[in-house]
Amino acid sequence: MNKTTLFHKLVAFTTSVHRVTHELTKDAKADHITSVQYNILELIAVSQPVTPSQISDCQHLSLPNTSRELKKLREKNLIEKVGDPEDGRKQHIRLTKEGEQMMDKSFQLIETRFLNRIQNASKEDLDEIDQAIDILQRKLFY
Amino acid sequence: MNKTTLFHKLVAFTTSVHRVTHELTKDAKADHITSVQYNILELIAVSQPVTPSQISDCQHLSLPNTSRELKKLREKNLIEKVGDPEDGRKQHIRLTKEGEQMMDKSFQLIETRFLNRIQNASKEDLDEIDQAIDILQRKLFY
DNA sequence: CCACCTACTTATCATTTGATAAGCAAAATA
DNA sequence: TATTTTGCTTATCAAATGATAAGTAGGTGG
Repeated sequence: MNKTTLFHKLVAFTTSVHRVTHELTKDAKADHITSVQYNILELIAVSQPVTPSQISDCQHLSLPNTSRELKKLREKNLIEKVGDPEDGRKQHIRLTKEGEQMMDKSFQLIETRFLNRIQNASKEDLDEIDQAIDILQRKLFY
Repeated sequence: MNKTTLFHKLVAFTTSVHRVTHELTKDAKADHITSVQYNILELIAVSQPVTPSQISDCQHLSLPNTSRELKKLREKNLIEKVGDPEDGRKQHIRLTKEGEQMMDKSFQLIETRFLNRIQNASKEDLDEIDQAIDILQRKLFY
């Protein structure tokens, strides 16, 4: 296996992943939030509670801009902010009930589309997919 | 293999793919072009020649906005436009010499980072990665 | 030939996003 | 205790992006 050949394969592969991700997630976000806001909500949903700094790091967004978007999300009642009792500078962000519901709805739509995509896969196919993901996760996308 | 479990795994996986893609490609684009423009150039580089309509479809960009960005890229001498001899409405877009050079430079940087990432992988690892990509490409990200 | 459709362009406007400066309070450090 | 650093916020400006209307020229089918 030539490494440069593998690289070209990787390029094609990541392109496919991006394309399929887009197909699965398109229109999954409510109209009243922007893409950046949706990405932030996704991050919070998966790993709440998070601090603005963590969001800033993960989303490659400056802290001022992160702060601005979080403020907008708070005004929409999708997230809430709790001060850290140990460190008065830190803030912990989590979804509100309303935010949870909104994200649940999005995730469900995405999952439905995913299930639809693999509906014809056999049990063996699913096992293969599962193992392939493990390998790539461990050896390439760590 | 439970399908919902697999779905959660896929979510984590695509997140990793996006993160690593970002690591490999960050700052790969020249400063004087925007991300949207870079993505367009990448598409052209990989599948030239392409028509504005094709670019519009693949990049999920309206035709007017595609046209605007292509105009900017033409003004920067990175792409050129050739009319279709059979259908006077169509345009074929390809990279100029300068555009090719720019994209080559980007791709080389990305490849270097990729090689660096897999430098410790054994021959067996590479074969496994190769096969795993094939499986996912065929059964999930088609 | 005429109406309609396709491929693309130009123009314009609102919104989103990115970048930067300045400020504040809490915590760490000297 | 004075100074610096950290975590976050507010404000402001420029640039990028998205959406839409309107126009041109070439093609297609009646």
